[in-house]
Amino acid sequence: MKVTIKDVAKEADVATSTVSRVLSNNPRISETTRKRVKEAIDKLGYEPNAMARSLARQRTKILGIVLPNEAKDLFTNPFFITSMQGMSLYAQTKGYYITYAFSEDDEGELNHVKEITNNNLIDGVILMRSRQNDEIINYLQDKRFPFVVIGRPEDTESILWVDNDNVKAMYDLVNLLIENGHKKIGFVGAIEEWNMSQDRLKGYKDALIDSKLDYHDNLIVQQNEFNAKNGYDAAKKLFKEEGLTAIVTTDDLLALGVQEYVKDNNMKDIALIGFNNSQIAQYQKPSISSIDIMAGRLGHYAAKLLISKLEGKGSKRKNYIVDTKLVERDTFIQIR
Amino acid sequence: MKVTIKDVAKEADVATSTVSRVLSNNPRISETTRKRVKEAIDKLGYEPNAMARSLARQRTKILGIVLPNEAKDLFTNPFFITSMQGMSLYAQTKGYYITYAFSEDDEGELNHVKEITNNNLIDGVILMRSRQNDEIINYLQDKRFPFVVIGRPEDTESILWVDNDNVKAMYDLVNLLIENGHKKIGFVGAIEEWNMSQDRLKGYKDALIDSKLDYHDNLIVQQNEFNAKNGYDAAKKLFKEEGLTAIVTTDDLLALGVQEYVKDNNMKDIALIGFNNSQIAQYQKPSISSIDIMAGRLGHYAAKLLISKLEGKGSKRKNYIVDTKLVERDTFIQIR
DNA sequence: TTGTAAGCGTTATCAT
DNA sequence: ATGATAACGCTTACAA
Repeated sequence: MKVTIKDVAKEADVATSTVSRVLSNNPRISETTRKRVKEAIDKLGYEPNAMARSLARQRTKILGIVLPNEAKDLFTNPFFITSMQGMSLYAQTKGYYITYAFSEDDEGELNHVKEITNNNLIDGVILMRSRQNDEIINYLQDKRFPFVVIGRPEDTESILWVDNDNVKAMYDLVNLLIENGHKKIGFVGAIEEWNMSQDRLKGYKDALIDSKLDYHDNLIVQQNEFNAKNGYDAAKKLFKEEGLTAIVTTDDLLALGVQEYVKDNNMKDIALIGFNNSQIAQYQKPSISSIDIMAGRLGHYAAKLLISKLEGKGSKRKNYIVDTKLVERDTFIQIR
Repeated sequence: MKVTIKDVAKEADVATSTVSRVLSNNPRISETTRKRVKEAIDKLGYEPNAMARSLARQRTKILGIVLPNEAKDLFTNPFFITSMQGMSLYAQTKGYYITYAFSEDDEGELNHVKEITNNNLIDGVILMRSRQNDEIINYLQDKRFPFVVIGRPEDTESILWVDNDNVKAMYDLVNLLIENGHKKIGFVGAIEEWNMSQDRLKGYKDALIDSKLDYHDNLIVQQNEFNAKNGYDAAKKLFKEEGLTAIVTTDDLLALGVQEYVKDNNMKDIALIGFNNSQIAQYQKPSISSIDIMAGRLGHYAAKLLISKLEGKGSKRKNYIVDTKLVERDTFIQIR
């Protein structure tokens, strides 16, 4: 049979409440009994029952993460598993567990969230996506259930979130290219409606303007999806522009397509930078430079934000901005 | 305040035990009261408290999965997240939740397993790896704690496991190449000690022998790690052999390296097949054919096996073999 | 068929 | 500083 707090109490010849107190480091306990109890615990190999504890405390120390069901790249984009690791590592330091669940569709997803938030299984949820007018966000807000979202939500005030500074990421990148001698830089993005897309375009634009370089529509192509073909087609359009020496993209797949076009047309000295630092970029020849969005840190801070709220202590911080990192590879070309 | 079973009982004017019975579909309950209780449940929006239920039942319906901490390719190999999805989808159909945790090192990993198996948080564990003389496996066996492993363990008798038939996967592949006209086929593997490596080599060998084709050491290169450079070096050795028209590898990264060599030397009509169906293989030019190990199904059956054991019903099945699938791409060349 | 009440293993309140 | 004991919200004998 499992050893319970009663067994420990008996062994140490104290009441269960006393054992519970040493377990929670209650200060009002004498050194002698504390020691005696600890010995009993060690001797019996006692481990508190998580369920009983949760029931009594009315908190489970379990976080629920909901993975987006619609993400086509769930399996190929290391973002998800990497940020899951970031969450896990942080959560462990605070004694939290994490459950995850995939859903078949939006409805299943919402139902799952309803379930775990109503059956007291979890203390808070981590959303790995934010979209416009998100049903789940609305639901959680109505219910006043603690949650955090990775990605900037519409309502940035009352919600906990973590995200990259996409404006800055692209601004810095384009500036760096300019410093390296590039004067005409193309931009390839996809799905204009997304916050992320708009921010990255803004960063690009701001950098050009601040350097008093040409900024006009012929330098920009927006596609409807992140894939290689769209990258290829975009490159075809962009290179009609005379003197283009660099192209920035908002995803490695787009960059991949651009590279194919560059190769097909035997172009030289074209700088090319992708986003997300995926394995495909790394293993191309030449290898494609990319912006790492630091998924692990995003996960880390998401967990941190949520747990801080749950424990109701410390700063009332509502969000974290995680810095991106340029990974320079073969396609980071200096012109001069 | 949360609505509890008592509220429902009061609303339906019955005892809590009655509510509990309709919840668990106990047959000894009249249709009329069942209906009344269900109405009360709907009206109040009642959802049973998972913790209280677990405590009473002494089972949590939570599975714990332990990710290998040493896997370098954890983030780039879609295997992990894909099989996690397979588990999740199956587990949900049976009303189970899944927790996961990453560890910093072996010690942290073992400690985590000890923790969750001792604090009654989970009913069973899923191991995403098996290695020789595995501490965690030993621990779980000693403790008689239910678990399943993905990958064939040393002791295949007393342990639940799921795996591919690696002998068959490679045997079928090599046979197919032979049918397509290849007579001299090279093999590139890594980490010979692994069961997987040995099985795939055996499949290769058997196929050659069964077709009465040449099988000798010059056709085989074993490396110490799965990476592109090792693939490249292996190809350099293999192509000293006259008339080689195909190379099979045990990983896409090895295949990638082989392809680089093939390109560097302007070779034509070389069939090349990788393993794991990763994104890098798909996005090469030419795209590399690969064996998909069907990670989702591995996860699915792992969860199924474990849950069957936990519910103590149905077949006493101890393992599942999951079929692999060849994904033909550009590098699947027919000679005649 | 339904109700009563004793657990399940903790924590927390109230005494002492 | 420590001990009794009542929650926490459910399940499950045992009664009726």
